[in-house]
Amino acid sequence: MSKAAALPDQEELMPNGHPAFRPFLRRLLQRSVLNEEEQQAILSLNGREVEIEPHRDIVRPGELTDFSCLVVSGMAARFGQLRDGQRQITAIHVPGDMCDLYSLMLPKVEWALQALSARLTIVKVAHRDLLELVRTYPAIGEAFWRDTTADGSIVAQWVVSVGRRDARMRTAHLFCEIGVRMERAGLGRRTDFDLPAIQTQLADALGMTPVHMNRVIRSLRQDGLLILKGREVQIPDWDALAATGQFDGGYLEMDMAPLARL
Amino acid sequence: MSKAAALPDQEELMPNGHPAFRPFLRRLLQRSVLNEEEQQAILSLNGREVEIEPHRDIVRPGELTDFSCLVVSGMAARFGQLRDGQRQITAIHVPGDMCDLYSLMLPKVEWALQALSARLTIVKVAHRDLLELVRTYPAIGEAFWRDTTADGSIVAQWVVSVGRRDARMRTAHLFCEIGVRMERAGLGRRTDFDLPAIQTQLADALGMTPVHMNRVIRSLRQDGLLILKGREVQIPDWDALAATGQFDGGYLEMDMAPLARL
DNA sequence: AATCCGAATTCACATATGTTGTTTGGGGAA
DNA sequence: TTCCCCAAACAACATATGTGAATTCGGATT
Repeated sequence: MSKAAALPDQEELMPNGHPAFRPFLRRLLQRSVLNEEEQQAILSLNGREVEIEPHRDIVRPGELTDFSCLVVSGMAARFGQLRDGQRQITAIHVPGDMCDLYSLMLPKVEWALQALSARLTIVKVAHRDLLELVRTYPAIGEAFWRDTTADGSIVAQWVVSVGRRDARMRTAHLFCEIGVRMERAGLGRRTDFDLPAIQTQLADALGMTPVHMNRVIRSLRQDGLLILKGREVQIPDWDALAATGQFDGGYLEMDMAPLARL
Repeated sequence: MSKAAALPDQEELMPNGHPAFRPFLRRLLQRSVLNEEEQQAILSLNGREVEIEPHRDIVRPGELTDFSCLVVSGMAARFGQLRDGQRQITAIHVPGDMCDLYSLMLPKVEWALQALSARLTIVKVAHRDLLELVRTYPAIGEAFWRDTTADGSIVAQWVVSVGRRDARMRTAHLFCEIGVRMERAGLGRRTDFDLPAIQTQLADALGMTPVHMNRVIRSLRQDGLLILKGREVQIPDWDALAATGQFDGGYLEMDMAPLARL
């Protein structure tokens, strides 16, 4: 299935698979069991590496997509939009995430996908290749399915946040979530990581106005719960922040242990 | 794979599959292509029919489940809860929905599932049977995956609603969503259906207080956008309600057409 | 018919968050 | 360096929604 030989009009093709699939595999293995052959099959996947400019849609709602996006560096966000232009981010993707993996099953995409950070590099992976992979190795199919399900779990948690937590709690919760996800992705510690997003974007994620976002962040900072230097986030007292956010990472840490019996 | 013969200690087992799987199959076929054999395999599934009392958890967060639930009649809701008892419903399931299908991939469940209506009957289907089905017929696996993905799309839409729509718009949007889903499930017209939920529960779904829910419903009613008699919902002017809710059913109507090429 | 009980309705008031606009700050470009 | 621009910080005011009651309604039960 791997398009091993270099194809004419696709630069960036690596003969032995694009290296960005290594963190992706790492992520899959946190939740699923894959044998050597299956792992190799994933590592030999390929795709077109693309640099995305800020505010440029990677996919636009209503389109029919034929690829998914593996985040290499930077962050991407999925969001919905009202007619008056208000945005609501429904998912944030960190490096190693295959965003839009769900589009493999529903190629008619309903959500825009954009760069969250100033600089974002992704690898576009053809649905054709992914489907072939899934159909050749059913275990990979289940791993993918499990992964999209875990993403769904995060979204459900966002509904709870936006619906029932006040702004302060919501904010604390988001920082905790991203911290844990960054740590699990091997991109820093949960108490110390980079978050390439401006306050307006955080506000879009949390369903509030930029002004209020600023108020809340300032207040968290004054209470010593958060330290922000540029894009660097530091959490001096994890437990305290987790408490203010009523954060319970259970929904993020679903590991493969309980799945062994399958 | 079908446990065709009656097993000793399981009442309610139907020799040719439980009839409740017919609407479930109908639903799957709206989005996926399944051949005769695969359809038959689903129809010959079995499970334990159970009557759920109101306010009794079907599954509790933190548990390890070994079954999914097919809604036969009534409605079920998934929700998260804060420490102070505040609830946020993240999904509403109508008859024909296999709720908790996602637990097939993530059996460590993070969300409570309860009856929304006073009377709820479900069929508990063993994960063992579902997994066997999925592994025997990969197309069924993809259909299931696609279905959980579509559910995820609904949840994402809820994030947008709760995050960026005001109470009135949110409410209009929810009534439209449920209308379309009921219609697609063959349970009435989108402008005329039964909604067995009290205002407090709707408030839990929309992230507001029961008092405010009541205000909004009253206002929609006064504007002639909504008629409620007991549990019966009537929408006299669909377009007007859809306009107030900025409702676009695209995310619900994902049909199999674009999937033919797969 | 009388009773009852949960749900719906309504009111008065409190407050979190939105809105509008100005000011400050810091990093990149010339 | 100086300028420029976007983001952050801050303030004053507006309003949607929350809070905590009391009252009415309607369907079940007796």
